[in-house]
Amino acid sequence: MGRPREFDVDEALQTAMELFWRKGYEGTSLSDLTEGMGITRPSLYGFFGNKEELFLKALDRYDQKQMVFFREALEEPKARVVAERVLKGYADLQTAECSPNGCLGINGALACSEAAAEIQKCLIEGRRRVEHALAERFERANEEGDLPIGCSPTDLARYIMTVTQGTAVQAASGANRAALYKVIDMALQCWPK
Amino acid sequence: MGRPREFDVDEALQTAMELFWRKGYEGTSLSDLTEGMGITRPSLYGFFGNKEELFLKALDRYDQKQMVFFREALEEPKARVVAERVLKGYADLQTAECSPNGCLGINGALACSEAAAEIQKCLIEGRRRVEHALAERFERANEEGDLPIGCSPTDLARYIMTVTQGTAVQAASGANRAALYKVIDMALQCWPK
DNA sequence: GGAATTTTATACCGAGCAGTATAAAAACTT
DNA sequence: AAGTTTTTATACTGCTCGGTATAAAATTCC
Repeated sequence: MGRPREFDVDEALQTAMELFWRKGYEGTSLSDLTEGMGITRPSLYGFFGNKEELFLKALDRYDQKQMVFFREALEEPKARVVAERVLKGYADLQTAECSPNGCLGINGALACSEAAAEIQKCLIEGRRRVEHALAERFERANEEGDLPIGCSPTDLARYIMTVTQGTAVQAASGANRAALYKVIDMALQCWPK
Repeated sequence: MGRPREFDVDEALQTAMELFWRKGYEGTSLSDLTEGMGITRPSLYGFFGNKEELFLKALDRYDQKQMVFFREALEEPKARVVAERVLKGYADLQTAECSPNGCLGINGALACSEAAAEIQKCLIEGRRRVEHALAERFERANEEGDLPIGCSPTDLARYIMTVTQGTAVQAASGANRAALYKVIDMALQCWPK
């Protein structure tokens, strides 16, 4: 009962996610959000808490909707294919035409004021978690004899993540997908086929 | 003549640079700046123009003082050593204990509001210039037969820059120098010694 | 058709933002 | 010592920030 909602919560959250993705947490104002989402300020606070909670919800959506490729990549039987699919999946995400350039997890808050320190911490933790998941996958590969000899799984995971974070900066600077693919091909050359 | 200045311009600019480096352009307020620099608001405007001009002056200082390693690296006779010195020089810069983590050229404004669009553009242009300089160095190397066969100088330059930008994100997230060095060693494995 | 409930719309809050006007303080010039 | 010049200090501007109080609008229940 009560007055029916005049907007789609999922759609509004999608818009919020895209705004934060493009302008970062601090670069996106409440006016940007309410205007973009097509809702009023009290509605935003009623449904999403406050700006910080809205960002975390947007980040959660990003993880669930945009990071599917990552979880799929981890299931590849060969570690090299895992690495390639992770790198190319990130590059696709960072250069998709229908969404902002780069990564929300980096664009969101790389350097910021003290006011956004908590958000910054969450994003750093998120990147750490992804790197850890990749490292664990490479641990398994190592036990399976699926890694080049003398190759540390954790170092390899950090290397792969570093390259994706590099392509995120490149994408945020306007690099296109083809350029990133060339980078990825070079990055994978160290890995004997 | 006139009342003598009570602060050192160079020192104040250094502080401003470090603040922008740590908190980004938009994350650094004028109050942060005046407090950190130890000068009043009118002095800041009198000597440095406005916030935007101050940032550009800080960026210029960064280029002149912190990027020396890059210009020196370009003068190495062997391209592989150029690449290694560029990568390690950036890693050193990004993890120096006496200065903020990461790169001013990335932390400054990766994603931001429209108000900082001009600064963002300058930083993107700055990164493009660095990449171009490296590409030109590799062009020369290519003519000298100093590159692996079938290796595009521009692609190689983009690859190196992508890795340094990745380490910049890693450093901003708290990664230490040793970890970045391992990444760099892996990144250079694609390059036959 | 009220009454209760939920979501709107409008207007507002204090605080902090970048930037500035005004004048006092401290030097040099003559 | 008086006038000139430069740099300070204080206080202020208009504006935007994130967040909220209040009440009108639109539905369902009884």
